[in-house]
Amino acid sequence: MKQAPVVLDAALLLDNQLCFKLYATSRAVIRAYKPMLDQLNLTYPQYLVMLVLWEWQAAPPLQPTVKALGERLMLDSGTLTPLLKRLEQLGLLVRQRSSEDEREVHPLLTAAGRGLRERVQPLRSQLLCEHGVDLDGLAELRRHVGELLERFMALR
Amino acid sequence: MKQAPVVLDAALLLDNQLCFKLYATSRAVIRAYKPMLDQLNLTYPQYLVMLVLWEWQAAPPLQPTVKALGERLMLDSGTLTPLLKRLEQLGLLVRQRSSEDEREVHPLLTAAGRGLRERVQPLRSQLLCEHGVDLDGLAELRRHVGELLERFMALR
DNA sequence: GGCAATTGAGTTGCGTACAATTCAATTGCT
DNA sequence: AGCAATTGAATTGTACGCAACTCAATTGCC
Repeated sequence: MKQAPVVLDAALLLDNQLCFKLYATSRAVIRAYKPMLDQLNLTYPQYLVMLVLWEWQAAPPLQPTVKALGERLMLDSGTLTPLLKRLEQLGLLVRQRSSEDEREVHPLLTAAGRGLRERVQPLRSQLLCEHGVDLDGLAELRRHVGELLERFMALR
Repeated sequence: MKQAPVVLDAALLLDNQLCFKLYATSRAVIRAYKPMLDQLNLTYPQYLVMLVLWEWQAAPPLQPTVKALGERLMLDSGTLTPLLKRLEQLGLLVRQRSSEDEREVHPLLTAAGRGLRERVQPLRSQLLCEHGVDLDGLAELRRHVGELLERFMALR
């Protein structure tokens, strides 16, 4: 019995899918961070949360709410609430209800949480170095990907 | 009591992290696919698996093993085994043990699995159109991201 | 003030990702 | 042939993502 010929449509080849390359690259980069993050005892999304909280220190008076954090990282409370609880377990922050609006929760860095920042910079430099990352190329690519992000950010 | 000034290190600003932009963009693009995938009743990783299986039809004689699928998508059996079981539940494929090597499992497309392919193309065109995607820009960006992927693919 | 609508976290449930482990089938080596 | 090492799936456990829902606090509007 003869098989009907299969017509391959180039548009559906995996290697032609930007979406797959993005997805695979994102996971590959997260994998690259793993050795560093293991030393900090953080997962990748936890690391991103810490980056935002460290950044917010420079913008007093108050630390962000869970909502603000979610907008920055494009994550919702379903992801952030348990994640923040884990960071609290680790002693890096406390989750404090706002007294002005009892609905809001502010993750506040502890001394340990602030202190962790010092350990990141050298580990990050080492990581970039190990992968032979060219800083200019990095910036350019970041711009390219950033443009793509803009286009799709309207969703949600 | 005076706060110690917080020195902000540009290298650690979230917006300067390529890793975050990749991660956020990847999720944003997957979100963009959601309306289309809902119509097909597939999740995004399931869709990628189907793309690979459709592609493999043109390369007889045999469908890939779980391992080959995993190499193509950079996913392991811990992810693929349950995912393939779900696709089997949906009637899109059957998981067949190889008779030559009893350790191997070949996901084989059913008629329904092969048939689904016809419905994808128009939905995909519509998706690209709705987002005003420029095909040339798409190809260029795919190349950029592809290069980054190459660099990190060595891991694992 | 009273009350409906909205908002911010939290919870539940499902489907990934991925490390680590298990186990049977196969290979390699002698 | 005999057996140790390897391999391919499957399983287990943890932590996301995200949709859908709940619930209490707040806002808006009359």
